[in-house]
Formats: sequence, C-alpha cells, structure tokens
Amino acid sequence: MNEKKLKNIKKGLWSPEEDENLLACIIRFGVASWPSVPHRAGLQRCGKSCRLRWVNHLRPGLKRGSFSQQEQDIILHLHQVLGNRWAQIATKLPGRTDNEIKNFWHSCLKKKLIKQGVDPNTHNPMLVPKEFNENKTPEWQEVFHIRNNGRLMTLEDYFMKNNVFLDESHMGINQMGFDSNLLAQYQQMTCETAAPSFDFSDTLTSRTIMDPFIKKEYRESSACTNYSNINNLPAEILTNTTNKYEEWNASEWQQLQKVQGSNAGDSDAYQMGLLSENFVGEYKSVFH
DNA sequence: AAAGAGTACAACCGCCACCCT
DNA sequence: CAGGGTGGCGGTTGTACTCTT
Repeated sequence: MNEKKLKNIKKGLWSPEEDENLLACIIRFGVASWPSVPHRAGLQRCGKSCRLRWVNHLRPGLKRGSFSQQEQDIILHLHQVLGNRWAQIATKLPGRTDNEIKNFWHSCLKKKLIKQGVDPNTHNPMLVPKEFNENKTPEWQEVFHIRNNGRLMTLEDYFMKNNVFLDESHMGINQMGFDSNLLAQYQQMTCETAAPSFDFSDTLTSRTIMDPFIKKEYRESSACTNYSNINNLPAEILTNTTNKYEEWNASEWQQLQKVQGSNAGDSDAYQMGLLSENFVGEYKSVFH
C-alpha cells in the first residue's frame, strides 16, 4: 500500500550500504512486517525486495560457493521426485536458497543431464537424441499441430520442449514431414528405451503401446504381470481395448480435423503426433 | 584490443493461498 | 462472503563478468 505511493522505488542490485541498513533494521526490529521494513531501514525499496534480499543473501547460515557433488546428487534426486519445487528441495539442503538451487539447475545441472542424454524434465533417457536442423525444414514447422494438454502447439515446439529431436532424414518426406516409414523408424527407436520385448512391427501392438486408454486397461488387468508381449494378452482384453482405442482414435482425429481443417495431414502424420504426445508423457507411468 | 556471445547469478514479476477485517 | 494485504513460490528477465573470435 505504502509502496505503491512511493514514486522512487529503487530497483536493481543492492549496494553494500543498503545491505548494511537492511541488516541493522532487521537486527533491531525483526521481520514481523516486510512492508514496514523499507521505511524503518531508510531504504527506497519495496518490502518484497527487502525480503528477497534478506532471504537470499543476508540471513545467517547461508552457504556460499559452489555446490558439492553430494549437494548436486541430492538436487538431482529431489528434482526427479519433486520436479521444479525449488522451495521444497531447498529445505533438504541447509544453507542453500531456492533461488540459488533454481539458478544452479538452469545454468548447470540441466545442461549436464542433456549432455548425458537424459531428459531433464522426466529424468528418462531422451528418445531420439539426434541433431535437429530447423533450417532444412521450414514448411513443417507451421503446418502440423498436435494437442498438448488442450493447447495447440507445433510439433516442433513439442519435440523441443520434450528434448526429442529428429534428424534431417526424418523430415521433408511429404507436406507434413512424416510418412509411415518415419513412424516405423520412430517406433523402433522408442522401442529401444521402452520395452524391448514388445513387437513394434505389429500395428496393434504399437498402437496399444501408444494409446493411453489401452495402456490403462493393460495396466489394471492382471495380464500386466503375466504377459510381456501384448500379443499374448487374453483375447477378451485385446478386443475390448482395441475397440476402445478405435473409438478414442476416431474422436481425436475428428477433433484435430475440426481445428486444422485440411491442414490436419494424413493418418500417419496424425499417428506420429499421437505417438509423440502419448509416449513421451505416459510411458513412465506404465512401464516404471 | 574490442566487440559479440555465452554464462552465472541476482532480482523482478505475476500469481496464488492465506489471513484479517 | 468479499476484498485487500501479505508472504511465498516459480518463471523470467536483467546484469555483470568471462570467454571467444
């Protein structure tokens, strides 16, 4: 409230004098109310800025310097479990702040994982870690969209976001950039990191792996532990799940056509979209 | 030596949950 | 219950420094 009335709120880096004033103020008055701190400390800063400075730099017990290997291991482990919940991660690393850990993640750990071929979002191996040359594929970037949590995005963006890269041999095959050959190749590649015992050359099997509804059925059925190959599933489950898949697939395809019109592409392109969309996000929950 | 690119870290912004009136 | 104030959080941007050409 008072902060909004102040016309000359200072921003940017803190000077040693400002730090000194803030520290003295907090020692004397405590931190019961941050909005009152700037006035008490004689600072042209907002309370929020004072709080941040205190929490990240001035409060006692903060560690400085580079992260030890042990700390790095803890961050990696916790990030795998908690995701980007930096504040929660910070509670397990005494003397480190959430901001510090977040910065370290973005500037160092994330890159390290990518270098090792590990997807920093999922901590799984990246599916197709090949170099992507966007200059050679201008047309497909704008043409084909897939659904991603209800939002439209280009397939390229989706792949980039999920650290899935295709090399140039997989592009420019047709207007959409995909054909059935590509799909088959992609299935083979993903198979390596997925479940080698499945036969991906079989259409039904590959679709079964792709489709979340069928995966759910499969996961919940007793067959899950007894059959490593979906082709060996009891006929009843197979028929049931296949029907559900066809139903779901038709409805998804209609939706895509509604949005994309004639740009929706051919069926193989659509299958490619489904494969990437479903496989990347849901693989882990089924097979791990 | 200088300019541009890259990197690491600090700080800001917007959002949300909670509390109080 | 509504609305404003506040603290906390995560994403993003800004900035200073280093490296490369």
